[in-house]
Amino acid sequence: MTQDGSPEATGAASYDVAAIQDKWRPVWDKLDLFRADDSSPKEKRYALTMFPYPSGDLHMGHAEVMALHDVAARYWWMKGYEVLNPMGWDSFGLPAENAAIKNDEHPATYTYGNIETQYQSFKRYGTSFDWSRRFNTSDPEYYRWTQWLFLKFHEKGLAYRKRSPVNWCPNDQTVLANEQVVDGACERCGAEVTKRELTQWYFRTTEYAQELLDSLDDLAPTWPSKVVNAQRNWIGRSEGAHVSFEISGRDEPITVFTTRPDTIFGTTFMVVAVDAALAAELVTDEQRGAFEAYREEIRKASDIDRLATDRPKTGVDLGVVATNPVTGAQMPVWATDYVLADYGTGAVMGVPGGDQRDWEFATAMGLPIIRTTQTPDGFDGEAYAGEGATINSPAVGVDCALDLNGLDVSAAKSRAIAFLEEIGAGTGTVNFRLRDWLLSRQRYWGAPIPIIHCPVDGEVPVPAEQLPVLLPELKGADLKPKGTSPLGGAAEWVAVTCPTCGGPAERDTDTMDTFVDSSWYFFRYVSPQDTTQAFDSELANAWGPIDLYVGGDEHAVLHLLYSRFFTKALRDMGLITWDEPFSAYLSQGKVLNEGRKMSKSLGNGVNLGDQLDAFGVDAVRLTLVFASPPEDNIDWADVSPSGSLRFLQRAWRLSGDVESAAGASAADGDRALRQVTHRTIADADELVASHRFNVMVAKVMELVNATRKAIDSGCGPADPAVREATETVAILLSLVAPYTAEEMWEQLGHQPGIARVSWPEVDEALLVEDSVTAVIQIKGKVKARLEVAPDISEADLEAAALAEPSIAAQLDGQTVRKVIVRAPKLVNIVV
RNA sequence: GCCGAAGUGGUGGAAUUGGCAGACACGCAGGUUUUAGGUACCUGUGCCUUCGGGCGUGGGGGUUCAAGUCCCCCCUUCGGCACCA
Repeated sequence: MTQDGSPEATGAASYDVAAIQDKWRPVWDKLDLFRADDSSPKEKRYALTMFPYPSGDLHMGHAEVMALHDVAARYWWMKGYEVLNPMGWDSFGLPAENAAIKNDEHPATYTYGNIETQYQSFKRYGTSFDWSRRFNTSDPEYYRWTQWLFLKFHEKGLAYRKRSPVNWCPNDQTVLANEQVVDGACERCGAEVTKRELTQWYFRTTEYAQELLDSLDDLAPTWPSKVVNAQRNWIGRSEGAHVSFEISGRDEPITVFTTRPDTIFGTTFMVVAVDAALAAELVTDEQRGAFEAYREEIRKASDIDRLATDRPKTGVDLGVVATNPVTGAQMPVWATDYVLADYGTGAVMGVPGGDQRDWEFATAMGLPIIRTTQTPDGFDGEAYAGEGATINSPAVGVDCALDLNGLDVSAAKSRAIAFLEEIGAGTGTVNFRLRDWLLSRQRYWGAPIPIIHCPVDGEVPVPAEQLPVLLPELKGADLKPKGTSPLGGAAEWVAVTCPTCGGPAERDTDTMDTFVDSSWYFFRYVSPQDTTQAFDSELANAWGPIDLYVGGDEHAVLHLLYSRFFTKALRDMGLITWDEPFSAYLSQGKVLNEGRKMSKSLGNGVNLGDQLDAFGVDAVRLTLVFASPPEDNIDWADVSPSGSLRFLQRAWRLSGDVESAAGASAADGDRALRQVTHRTIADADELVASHRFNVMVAKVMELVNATRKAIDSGCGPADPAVREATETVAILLSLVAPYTAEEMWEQLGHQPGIARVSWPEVDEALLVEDSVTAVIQIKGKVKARLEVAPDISEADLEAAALAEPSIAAQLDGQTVRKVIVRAPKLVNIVV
């Protein structure tokens, strides 16, 4: 880029980006600057950024997250912490498998090839990872422990198998967890998800629903509100009651869940989800034909259709009669598709006066409507679900042991629950939207579920000493999705002897969701080579929890929720002492191009390698860090890597201009420049600590500008303050632009390894300004400025302000009513 | 519908406890160099102006000596959830 010699105009040696990168990369490798020492007496910090999936090379998104994360990690080293900043690969998953089918090879070929490519790119990118701790989740030494953890969960009853309707992706030919279905479509490939009734493995995430929700309050100050909010919505806690209704011709009552037990007097019918087993069980013989026809019709409708909220309400009378436990009123029981089989109990009490859906259903079916909450003046039509006095509970003239009339909604709720509990017809309860995590997958490239199915002994865990259960060697066409796991095709692999009875048995042929792999990888980094355990608990407690986790918020309710669940479960198994995995979470925005997500189909992709070739690593990193606050999106069309490069060259030029000797004391140097330098150090410290990296860069730019001015038209290049300022620039810049900083550091006469020098000390005396600009306002408008001593008294400042000629002139003929003085910065004169 | 976040120049964005709005950049304009060129350097750049000044942080009100910042109402955009009872 400088072969035509542009910087020669300045008379300095050239700033050759490529040469600088080539020069320092091998030096850094040799110096091994970022190896975390378990036994260091220093305070420990654990910095983590989401490990990549090895599909192709690193892209702009990776570049951004790594640049941001690296600022924080390098800062901690400089601040004197012992830092664990590991990296590895989330290397099980579908893209490798699909590539293997296409190219008739083993998924490992694609996976490990891409890992090597990405590793080389990481090295080029100059990130401060401790590569000695590197591992891949598809390594048998890793998935051995994924399997071991599964068995621990199984032992504790947190992993179980059940038959249930599940989400099925017809394209990927596997089941999906609830979290992997977005708007009725597969989160990975976008295909419309259908339902299947299958027996699958689940993790009991609901066991921790309340705690997962509660600890969000502790995370709220250090996590983005966006993510906290998304998790709260996902867990979806609602308070209410279970209420039991006796059913004609049936011994067992039906229990419904409601958040409005106060509206029990308004119940005029009951509805059961048409696809729930309960509906088929209840229906009378006379109604069975109509019911089955209706159920068939609903089954044909896709989930996407069912999601539409403006569908007309439909249903079939099941022919049985339910009895209101409070009033004794008899009511019909209907089957409908507007009630969800897998939420609550799959049955609902129909209160058309208080619930809009019930209102629509009652209107469509000609069922009676009773209001139980006083509606506001002017309210008409529709159900009313707002606040108001309870009415018709019971109706005028009716005698009932429970009387809610006149109570407000919340008082009526507690009263109703207390009464239901008293008569044994209900209990106050909490219901969650969160479902258990379906972890089985019918695909090859994942960790096999370490269970053996024995006709005699049932589900038998693979004994720990037989782990890992290695994947059978399959490739190409053997991996083609066929609706059941490809592992089932490896007959020799499937057939085993039962560990308990020694008889013939079969291996479980499903693999685990790859989110299982990534739910515990941050534990493994503390002892990645340990062959005796998943991780060393003592080291995990020493390093963890993670002090800062940087990643994208596409994982707001996937990886982040699963990892939180794992952490709590492992804590309860006594393997760690912490409650939450990520003390602070920084969610980085996306890199867009021209307002849109980069994608092949839009043809607007920006290739990271091309950008690095054109502008160099430092300029690309600087651009990404400076463009916006970390959590905001960056539009590559709005930013200027060439501007970043220009700035880096300006900064670099300073180190060539410095004329004082290395080690020269700055004490007698130019005071004005020293003040800027020390102010910058103090500001940068605070800004990095609070993740305002873009502003930190701006402050360094200001210091560069001030230093340039000092050299050209101020104290001159020989003043030691110029050296101090330039060394400060190099150190602060090393957080973002390590190559340029290292080059400057060498030019300044220091040994390589700027990344490990200490954060500069701030001389507090230099933070005190020599003079302050006081603003003089009349009625809140700025009218004049005055240079004053920082310790000026209020009286002196007021006198000086009133004596200021331009102020005196404007006050002429006006009555001064009040003077507000905030020494030394402000005087406001009210006239 | 419910929950949450955010609206500041032509653009990205600063302004942490109410106290100089627009730092730092990008872009643009003009200029510099024994002048091709720029990814070099310098200067200017919120809007209006009768050159006194006036206006200005999505809109409208309010509190205050003083509001981008606090309070109320509204609008818009983005994110999460959504026939969740």
